[in-house]
Amino acid sequence: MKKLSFAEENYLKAVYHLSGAGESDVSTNAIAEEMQTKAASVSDMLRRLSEKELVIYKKYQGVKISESGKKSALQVIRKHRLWEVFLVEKLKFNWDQVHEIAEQLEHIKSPLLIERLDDFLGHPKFDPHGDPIPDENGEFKEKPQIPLAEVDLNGTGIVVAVKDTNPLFLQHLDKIGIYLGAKTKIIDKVEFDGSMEILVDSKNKLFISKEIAQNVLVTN
Amino acid sequence: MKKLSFAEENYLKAVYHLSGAGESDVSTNAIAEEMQTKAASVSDMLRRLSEKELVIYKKYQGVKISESGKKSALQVIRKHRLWEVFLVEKLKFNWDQVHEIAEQLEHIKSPLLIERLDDFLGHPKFDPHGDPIPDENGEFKEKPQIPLAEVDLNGTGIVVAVKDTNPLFLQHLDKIGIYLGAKTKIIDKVEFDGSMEILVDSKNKLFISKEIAQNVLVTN
DNA sequence: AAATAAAATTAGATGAATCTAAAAATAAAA
DNA sequence: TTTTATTTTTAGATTCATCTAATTTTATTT
Ligand SMILES: [Mn+2]
Ligand SMILES: [Mn+2]
Ligand SMILES: [Mn+2]
Ligand SMILES: [Mn+2]
Repeated sequence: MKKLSFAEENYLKAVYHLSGAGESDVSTNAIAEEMQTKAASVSDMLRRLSEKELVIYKKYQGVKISESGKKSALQVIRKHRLWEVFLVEKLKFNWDQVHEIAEQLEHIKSPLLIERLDDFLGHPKFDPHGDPIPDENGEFKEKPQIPLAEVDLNGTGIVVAVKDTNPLFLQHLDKIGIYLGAKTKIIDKVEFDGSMEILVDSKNKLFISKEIAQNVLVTN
Repeated sequence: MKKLSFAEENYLKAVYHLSGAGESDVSTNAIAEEMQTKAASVSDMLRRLSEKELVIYKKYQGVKISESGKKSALQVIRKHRLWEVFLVEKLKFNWDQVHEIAEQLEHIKSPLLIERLDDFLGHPKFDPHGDPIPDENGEFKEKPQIPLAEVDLNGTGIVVAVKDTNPLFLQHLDKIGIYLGAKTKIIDKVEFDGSMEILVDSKNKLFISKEIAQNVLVTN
């Protein structure tokens, strides 16, 4: 595992995420979109990552992450999520404030640091957004989770994660009282626009839009 | 205060340190030595820093840090030292292990992060090596400190800082039992080679070399 | 299947930050 | 005060990461 630049780490993370944990192929444009950059820059970086065998790349055919690329990506993701836990649990940040800072902290190179940080935090298994934290070997267990939007009428669930980490979305959840661990019950579904009415913690009745319902993930 | 690159921040810190808190002029070679780089690279960077008015630079005449440069340098130093405290106090690192990691962490850009970190640590005034931590405005108080080498025979002092942060030096101090806060008394001085015999905490007798005596700082 | 649209790559530039080698300025020695 | 040595700067390359514009490949429509 050679030492990668910030840019290389960011690209690997993007490829990993867009491919759904490294399964499917990813398009150049999708990466450009995700990374707020231009397709030409992506092509160039993919060529370089390919030379280092961090991705499997055939021109015009999309890209897949390689085994060693996946390993690197997962370590960066591990660091990102551990730092997010630190920021929320120890420094009292709100969950909508931590992503940007973790984007910087995830590139700090020190295996010992991350080991100690993990100890200090008590080996958390999930980050403040409900995303699983890979261990030193890149392994992790996903909680079974489905979007509220797909829960049946009268079905219940506990909020375990959010799909989007956009600060505005997270702030909105705060405002209406949805948080990780909240108990939900679907009390009405509107076919027409995908919105629904839910009961949170058996006491707060809420109307939520389709967008919200698709981005809040629950488990039974 | 514009956002600076890692390299720019590192150069500013070097100029600040080498000039003794921004007083005297600094030579190109001194900077190159300190930063493990070539004089040509330094000249080039000084030109760029000068254009941004972070340093006052006249070709062939050495360089001084400007007021705005000093402000930036002190913020980086503040971050460096706060992170060092975090690593030692919270993550249980030894004082010889933290400098390298802090060299990376000091470049994380988030005023809120550093404010929260400072709160979390209880607003420490000194880092694990006894160096003062500047506040948000770049202000700090230095403890009066003199090298053990300059203490008179039979004189006493409390160890308040170390001049060098080389891991080997710090590990050696650990090994012989010198630490911040240790009470020292000079019980013999050898004119010939500058070495001395000291009594630590009224119970451990130690012989220390001139090099050690010059790099351990005490206060009365 | 040919024409058109979309996606991806290449060509060529640019800005940091670095380097080596050569030239210029300053300092030290004879 | 010349000469020599040292220090510093410039000139010219290189690597990384990015961009715009042009070209090529692949996909979609007539
Ligand atoms: Mn995040
Ligand atoms: Mn997260
Ligand atoms: Mn340090
Ligand atoms: Mn320190």
